Amino acid sequence: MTVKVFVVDDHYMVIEGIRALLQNEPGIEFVGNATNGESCLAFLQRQQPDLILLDINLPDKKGFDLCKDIKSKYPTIQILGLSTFNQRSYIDKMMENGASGYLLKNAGKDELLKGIETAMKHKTYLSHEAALSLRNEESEDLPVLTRRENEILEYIAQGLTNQEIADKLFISYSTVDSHRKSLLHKFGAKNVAVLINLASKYKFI
Amino acid sequence: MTVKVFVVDDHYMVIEGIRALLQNEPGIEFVGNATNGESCLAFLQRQQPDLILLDINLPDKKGFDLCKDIKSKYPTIQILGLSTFNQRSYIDKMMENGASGYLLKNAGKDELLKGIETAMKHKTYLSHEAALSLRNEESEDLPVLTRRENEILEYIAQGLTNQEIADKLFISYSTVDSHRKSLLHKFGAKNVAVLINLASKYKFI
DNA sequence: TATAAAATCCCTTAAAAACATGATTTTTTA
DNA sequence: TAAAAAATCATGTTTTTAAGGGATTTTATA
Repeated sequence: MTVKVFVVDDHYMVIEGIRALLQNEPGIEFVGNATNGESCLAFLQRQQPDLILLDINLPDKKGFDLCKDIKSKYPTIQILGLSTFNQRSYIDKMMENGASGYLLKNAGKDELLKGIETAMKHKTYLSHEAALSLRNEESEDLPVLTRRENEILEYIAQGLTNQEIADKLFISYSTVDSHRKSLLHKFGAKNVAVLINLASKYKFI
Repeated sequence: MTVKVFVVDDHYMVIEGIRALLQNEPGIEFVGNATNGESCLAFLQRQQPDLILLDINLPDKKGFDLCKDIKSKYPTIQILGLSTFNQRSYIDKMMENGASGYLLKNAGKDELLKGIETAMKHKTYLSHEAALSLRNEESEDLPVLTRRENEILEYIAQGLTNQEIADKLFISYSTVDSHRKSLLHKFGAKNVAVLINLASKYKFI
């Protein structure tokens, strides 16, 4: 049986790269590609592939959300996340939203084929480096944020003050301040500038 | 005469994409690739291509700096910047450091060939979207920072206070504060959180 | 060489963040 | 169901930022 593969990525060169890598592979058929979420969903209405390679950074929609959408409408389609970042929070989010695994764009042909094969067996596949980053020191000492911390981090990045956040969430100033403190502490940041810099760098926001 | 093309990019899929696009193109030979600055320079010691497609985000070195290095050692090699961001400051930096142009990774075969052709004629080539972004409203209203503002923005992102920056630059607190104010104003940011968020998003830092 | 732009400096006030230190209540999970 | 983790709240102090309103000196550049 031939595995029908569809690619969603806004970079034409990456699409071409994957197409080239999958060309002449027995058992795999490249059935098409999309460069944004909208055209991806439009394609799926007409035709369903077996597996989608889905970039996380799409122009019109976050890859995470698209992943969720696809999985809810077409639960049998396997999805492999695709991105340049081997960031724990990225990998986690992708898996939470129903992906079967995660490939980095610097993955080679072997990994790509292995990933497709593994996903089609309904097992989880992670890129070598992505898998490493889950055990890696550098990633390991990246903070793990709670639901509330993530929420408040987002508001801080938007420029809201503690009081404004407190009003918005119907909690006291003190509580927001506590969360802010723990954010600074978890990131090892001495002030909000460093906090936002790191959070942005590591794609928390 | 055949144009020898070398690709430097840390994403294997992009390299494969370019290789696939250039395959069977008369007059163009894909002579190799590197995934980091070091191996790129090592390659150049043995062999010089006519043109290098150079990614801006490299693991060991900033693409900008590598561009400068290559140009100073091998002035006859043409360089085309390669990145996913069509950000004015990126394009500017690349050109300042001696690049002949700039290609986005969502460029198609036509643009790629056009870019190579144009660069080999010692003319400037910009990706369609990159060229647009130089005239685009969205990019146009992105701030243009002065030397000092850039410098101080960097220190703010590192977490230094006005006083610490003042000490470091041997200027007064007031001066730093003025620059900080103009940064906030130029970015339309109400506080440093928004400032750093935007600056990071648009690759100023 | 005018003119504009950039960099420099100063003062004041109010708001917000950062730091310290502690505690209670909910929720999760082993 | 205990223990751990998360979320909640409080009080007080010090430091830093933000906003407002100037002004002078360098440095580019038309």
